[in-house]
Amino acid sequence: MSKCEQCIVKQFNSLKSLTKDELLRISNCKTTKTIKRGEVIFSEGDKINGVYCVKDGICKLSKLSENGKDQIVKLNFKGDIMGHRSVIGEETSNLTAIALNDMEVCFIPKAEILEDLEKNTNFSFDLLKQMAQDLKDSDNTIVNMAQKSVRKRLADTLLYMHTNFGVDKDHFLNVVLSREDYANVVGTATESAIRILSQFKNEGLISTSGKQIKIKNVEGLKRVE
Amino acid sequence: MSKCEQCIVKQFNSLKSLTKDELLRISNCKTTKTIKRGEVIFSEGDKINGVYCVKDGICKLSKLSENGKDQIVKLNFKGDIMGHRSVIGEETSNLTAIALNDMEVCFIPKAEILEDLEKNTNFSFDLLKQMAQDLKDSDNTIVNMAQKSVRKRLADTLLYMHTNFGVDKDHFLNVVLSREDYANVVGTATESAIRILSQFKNEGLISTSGKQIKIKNVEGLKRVE
DNA sequence: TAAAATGTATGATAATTGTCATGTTTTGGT
DNA sequence: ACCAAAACATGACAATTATCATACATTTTA
Repeated sequence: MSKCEQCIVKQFNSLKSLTKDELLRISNCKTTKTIKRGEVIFSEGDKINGVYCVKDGICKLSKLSENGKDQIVKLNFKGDIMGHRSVIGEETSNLTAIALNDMEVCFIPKAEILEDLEKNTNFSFDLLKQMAQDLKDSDNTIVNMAQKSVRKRLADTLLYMHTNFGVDKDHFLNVVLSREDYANVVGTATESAIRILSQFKNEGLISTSGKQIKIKNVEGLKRVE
Repeated sequence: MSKCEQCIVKQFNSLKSLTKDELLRISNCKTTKTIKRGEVIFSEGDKINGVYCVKDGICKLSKLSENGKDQIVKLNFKGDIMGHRSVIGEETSNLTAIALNDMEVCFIPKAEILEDLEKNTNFSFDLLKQMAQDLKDSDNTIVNMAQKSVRKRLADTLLYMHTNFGVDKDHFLNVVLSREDYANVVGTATESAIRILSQFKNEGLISTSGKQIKIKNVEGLKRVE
């Protein structure tokens, strides 16, 4: 079993503020899970008994809307913590987490996290910082959803994938989303997402090969309104 | 100057977890401000040197979108805390706060809040809880923005105003928003908001008198799709 | 109190987005 | 390798929403 003390992933999140002893304790009670593409990590309404730390891979966090569609609220990847909100608020999960590619995540039981939150001020303050940032991101997402066109939001999403997850040797986006996932990120009908991707293709902004997408003109995508 | 120890407003927020001594200290350094309708409490980009606790009145928190429109992200009222995110994250404000009616707010300097966050675990944990709840609310807002029609969002907003702020003796909504504000909450053009309100009027769901709005059929509004 | 500015209202029209239908391509499991 | 299921693609059309123009009402200010 790998050791938290040496895990580079923790650099990216609040766990970096834990002391060596605390990390050692957590290391001994955590479980590392391998999760296959498409697998559900937890579902909306689940009681979550701990916190997940994403070590590798990417997952989508979604919420079922009244109209029966899933809205993808966030993509989580290396270093992201999940489930802390449920642990802190003693509530069931508000979101569903599903792996977009093969993942490795560590699960830390609730009691351990709560103990550290109580005893280590740096840790809880770091988490406060993280959540303040998350709230800022959420506000910005709300503004984008409310004020920008579907076309613009889709262009932004492609650029987001590009800058955050990069491209493979053939310049295709590393992370492959289905057209339906793109629609669910943007908040539109699947057909609309497909149609707009076709437009982007015709306009030379992107090219595709199956589900794979290659961004050919970053500046052009940025200019989309 | 009123005393925090006896302030009922703190019941509604994280400040309830402060000890008597801590409240006394804060009481001695806080400033109480009276704010007139329309007045700006702080603006996007401002450096915020403390936390605001809303004692009375209501304000809108908005963010300027690239298209030049303000998106109202949240309405804050009695018991709500503002500015904590900027204090925690040491960043300038992401939002603008403007009073919708006459308000009374208390301003607590940054240093005091940070000191309490460091020394009082209950306080920081309560704030974590509050922010977890805020994140949940934000997620739900994102889903609503992405998946619901403007008509539905406007109906929801009216119901929100009704349940949260109540009505006056003539059954008009206590809080009076301009049509533009309604549009900016919902994320639509002012004309669209006006048009839909006219529809609601024709359908007997609401009635109006000037800017004032009276909800005549709660169930009907709930049924709006 | 008159004039100006702002807010509300509505029509006409265009642009965007959603829905339904249908066909093709890709994928996954035996 | 084959078949069924899922995902992708596109046309036709409907519904929703935005934009522009204009008029009326109300509030503010000189």
